[in-house]
Amino acid sequence: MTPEDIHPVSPSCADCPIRHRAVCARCDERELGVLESIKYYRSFEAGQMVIWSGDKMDFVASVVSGIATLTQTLEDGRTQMVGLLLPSDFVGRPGREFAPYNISATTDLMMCCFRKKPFEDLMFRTPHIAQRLLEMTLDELDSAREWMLLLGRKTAREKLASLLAIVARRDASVKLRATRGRMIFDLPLTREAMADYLGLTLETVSRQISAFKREGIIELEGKRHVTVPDFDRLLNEAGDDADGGMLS
Amino acid sequence: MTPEDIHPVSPSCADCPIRHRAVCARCDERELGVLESIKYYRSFEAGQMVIWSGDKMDFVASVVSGIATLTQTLEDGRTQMVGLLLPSDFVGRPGREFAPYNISATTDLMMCCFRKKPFEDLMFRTPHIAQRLLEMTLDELDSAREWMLLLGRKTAREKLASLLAIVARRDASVKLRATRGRMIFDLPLTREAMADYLGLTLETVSRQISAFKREGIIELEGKRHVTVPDFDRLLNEAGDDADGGMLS
DNA sequence: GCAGAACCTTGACCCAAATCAAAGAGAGCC
DNA sequence: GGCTCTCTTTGATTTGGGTCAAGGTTCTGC
Repeated sequence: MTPEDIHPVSPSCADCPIRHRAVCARCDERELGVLESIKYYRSFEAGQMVIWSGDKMDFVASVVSGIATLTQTLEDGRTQMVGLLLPSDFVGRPGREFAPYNISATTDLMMCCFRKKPFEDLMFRTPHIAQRLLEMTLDELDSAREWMLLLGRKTAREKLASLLAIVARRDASVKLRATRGRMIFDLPLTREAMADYLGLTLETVSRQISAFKREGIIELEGKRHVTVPDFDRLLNEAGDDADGGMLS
Repeated sequence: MTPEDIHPVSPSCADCPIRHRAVCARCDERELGVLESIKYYRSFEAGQMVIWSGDKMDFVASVVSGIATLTQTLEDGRTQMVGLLLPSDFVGRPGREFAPYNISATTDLMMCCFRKKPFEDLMFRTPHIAQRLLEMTLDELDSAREWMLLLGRKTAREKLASLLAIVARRDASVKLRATRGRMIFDLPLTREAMADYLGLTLETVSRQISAFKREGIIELEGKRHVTVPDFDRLLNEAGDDADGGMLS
């Protein structure tokens, strides 16, 4: 995935961390100049830690390529994923000095970072950027709360179906989406990472995937390449009424 | 609880929905005047719905007294609480037209509301208000994610201990807090509401409370009045390392 | 092409919490 | 005082998903 795919609207703002046309389009030359001057790239290998919970975090960033996860752990090692960052997602918290969760790369990862202090200064001077950040944070809050419903009340089967639906919606290549409900994509997570996201064990994840395969709800090629022949049927298994957006 | 308890710093700003001294103190006369001109009070009886998920929500508000909850439901009726609003908590989403969850009063409830459109206008013109809103939203996001850890990975016992700890921290009357780890408070929720918050059934909640009582971790007078003789001992049961802030 | 390491699947068994059921405890009301 | 309604407790039973264990698949590096 290239920067153009991520920021389709405004090539002059290809690395703008505020991933939204309304804002990119509204950034003036001076603002873009500031962003340009404070940005730098960092890449990570699969499995590498981007930052530990509690560490000082002096940047905000957009994911350019690869997958990152946010996780929290209990001291005995039980871990719960609390966020999944796909390309074009934003991470970082203006006004916060320390990272509140572990951020790690689950695949090779490229991030476009911006130094936090000057970014905050720009934000504080630039109302539409602050507004956009508020909106993004509200989106994340909605997702987190929808995930609370999943964690607290859904069965293992429903959890799996929900996760597959989210990944499909985010990842399925556009051309294949057109074909009447058929979706093809690669799972970006190991069984263990899925389990940590869903509040299950990896064995249960594996069993549910096998069940979906057995029932023809999904087709698997290798361990990661998934075909969903009928997306509506998958959605039916997810348990929530109607659409239920859930991104990020 | 009086407005003075809620907004201890700035009596002239007693109804400011941005519950933070730094912001109240920074509101100038004109801003306070705007807030004053767009505010109104609404009261609800215990059990009453404040707003249904999906309905148009044309106000933002502070809880003045009583308890409100945010809940989400699956279409078969399983429900999950995703937020608990105690006095001084803020609810509402600048920039969003529709309520994303059910908001209901679990006790008699008084809210101080502000019409949304003029509130947004004020926010867009007033950088420190937008910043404060962003900060509050980030706090809520952190709480939501901490709750995800609870829902996904904690045992029933740990869940109950965590909930008691949160309510104790928020509600325990200040004088009693001084007494070496001893805390006294009233549970603001029915067993069923606790269950919805914790992703459990009400029977399990009841059993865990009985267990804590039997072991002397809490003392109960009636069904709601709780004494925690040793707060650290309760915290030990909650499973999370060290402090783990978790508010609203 | 082989060895080792990750990662994944499947089976057998178990247990924490759900479900089903019944009875107790208050609170409000006549 | 007794009646009803809601909330809560407790017991008996069931079950979904966890745990433990044993192999199976890929992938990587040599």
